[in-house]
Amino acid sequence: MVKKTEQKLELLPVEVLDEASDCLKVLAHPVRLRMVEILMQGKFAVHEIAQMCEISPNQACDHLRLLKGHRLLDSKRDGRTVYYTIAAPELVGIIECIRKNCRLK
Amino acid sequence: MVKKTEQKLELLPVEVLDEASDCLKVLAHPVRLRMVEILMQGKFAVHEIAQMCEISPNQACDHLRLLKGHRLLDSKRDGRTVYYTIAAPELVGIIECIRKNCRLK
DNA sequence: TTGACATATCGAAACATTTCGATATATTAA
DNA sequence: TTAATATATCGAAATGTTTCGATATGTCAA
Repeated sequence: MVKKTEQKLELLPVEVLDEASDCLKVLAHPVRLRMVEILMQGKFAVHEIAQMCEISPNQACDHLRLLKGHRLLDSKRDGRTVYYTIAAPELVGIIECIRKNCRLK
Repeated sequence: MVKKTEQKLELLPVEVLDEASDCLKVLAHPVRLRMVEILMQGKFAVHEIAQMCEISPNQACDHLRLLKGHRLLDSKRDGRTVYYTIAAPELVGIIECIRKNCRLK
C-alpha cells in the first residue's frame, strides 16, 4: 500500500492556480459581481452601470477598468458613450455557481 | 418600448453578492485553491497539506483557519493530528469551473 | 470655438491581507 | 513529569486594495 503523502494527486499546475486566483480576486467584490451580472444581460454604458450599481461614474470606471484589464470585460465606444460587454465566457459559469449555491445559509 | 435603464434585470440580492464575494475573496489565493483541490481528493493532516503546498505548517494553519472560519472547510482531531475536509460542496463547482476554463491563454 | 456630457486617470488616505517568527496549547510515548 | 510532535495563535512589518476628489480627455451640438 502506498503512503498517503506519496499518492499522486491530480493537481493543477501552479500557473493555472495563480491565474485563477488573480481572476477570482478581481471578481471577489460585490460591485464587480453586480457588474458581471448586469452585463450577462446585455451591453450597457458606464453611466447606466454606475446607476444600477449605485456608485459614482468614476468609481464605476475604476471597477470596469480593472475587469477589462484582466480581460474579463471588453468595451467599445459609440459616440461619447462607452459600452461594456462580457469578454470571458467563463464568468457565466461562476455567476451560475453563485446563483445555484448562495441561496441558503 | 421600455427604456433600457428601466428594464427589470434579474439581479441577485445585495446580501447574496456580499456573501459570494466574501467567499470568492477567501478562495482567491493560489495556496488556498491548492488546499481545496487537495481536500477534494480526501482528508489530510495539516502537516501533509503544508508539505504539498510547500509552505510552513503555521502558514498552512493560517490559511486553513481562514477557510474553516468561512465554513468552507471542516476539521476533526484524531490524536495529535487534525484532519481537514471540505465542508461546502459548492467549492467543487468552482474548482471544476477553473479546471474547465483556465487551460488556455 | 465654447459648453455640456460621458468617460478615464491619478494620487493619496483609509483599510485589508499576507507573511513570518515567536510563542502557546494539545497529545502521546518514554 | 519530560521531551517530542502536531497544531494553533498572535503581533507587526510588508504589501495590496478601495475609495474619493481633482483633473484630464473625448465627443457632440450650438
